[in-house]
Amino acid sequence: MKLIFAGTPENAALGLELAAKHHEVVLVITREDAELGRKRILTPSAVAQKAEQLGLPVLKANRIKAEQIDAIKSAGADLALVIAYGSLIPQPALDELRWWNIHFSLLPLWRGASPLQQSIRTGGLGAGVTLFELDSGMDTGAIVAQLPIELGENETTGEALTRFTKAGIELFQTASATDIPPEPQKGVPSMAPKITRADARLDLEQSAIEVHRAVMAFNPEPMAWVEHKGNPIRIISTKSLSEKNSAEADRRVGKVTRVADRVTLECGNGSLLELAMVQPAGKQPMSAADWLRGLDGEVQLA
RNA sequence: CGCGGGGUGGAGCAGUUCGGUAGCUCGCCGGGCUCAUAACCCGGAGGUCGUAGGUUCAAAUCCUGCCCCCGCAA
Repeated sequence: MKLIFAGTPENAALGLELAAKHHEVVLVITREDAELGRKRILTPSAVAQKAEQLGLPVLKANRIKAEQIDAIKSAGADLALVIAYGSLIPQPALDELRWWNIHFSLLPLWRGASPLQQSIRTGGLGAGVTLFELDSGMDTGAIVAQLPIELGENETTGEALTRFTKAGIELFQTASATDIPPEPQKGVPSMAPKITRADARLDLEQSAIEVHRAVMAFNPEPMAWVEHKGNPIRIISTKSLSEKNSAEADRRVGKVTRVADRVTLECGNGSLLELAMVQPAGKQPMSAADWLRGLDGEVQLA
């Protein structure tokens, strides 16, 4: 069918690529180029780049207004598919044709910008993809299809997002070939607000498993971090351990210890978390063992 | 010119303030000890100190230009 595709980040670009294999994409909508990095280089979104690579027409807009609606109208699409576009589609645009959205949780759980991150943080609650019909609300539309997905024990948001996107497109393929009427969302909704850098600061008082989930959830964006001697240090990956610091008198949250070739971080209640990869401010990512090697004395994170 | 950190054997770092023989913790190679080991002992290889120039008797260190990496912010 003739498809309008709207999306912005990396995984949406993957979605576009997959969708374009089966459908004629008549228009790609994505956010405007944004300044990126220290040098503030104006960079097209991942979706814009993919669209260009595929030779598809691109409409860059941060909001859908009258002008964009004209373009949408003249594209003559049968359906619009949205994956992480970055802003709500207003009612006048919704009136023009059917809009489907791929959302990375089992709605109505985790409505909002960070559904997958929330699923990971909660140990898998609401993990899955939902294909639903957009309405004017925030992820409130009627459900076309839904698929629960298991999360890997050490799976990061970035990794899962790729998997979930593929699953979402498959769901879309199946659903678009059949004609099942959408059903209103049922159950108690919950919100998944956008994650800030402040949110990504780890609370080491939490148990190791909770900290571990946060590390995975915040990877790759905005990346979990703590402080070491007043400077931020990113915690890129960890492994959850079942062991505890048995010496209760010796317990101190945030203490980093090297045991053989394992680097452990003490979290709440003496629970231990193995540090795998870290990245001190100003440095390249490195293994926790390497990081520790260059330091002397006791290492304390906060 | 948004703020800041950094580039030193394969890895992570110290040394730069106050120029004077290249250091630490590991890794690697060889040998030893051990039932064994992530332990210990002995020996060894490996570095144009990002790069170009300048100052100096002498530069990782001081001065200037350039390249590269990264954190914050956006």
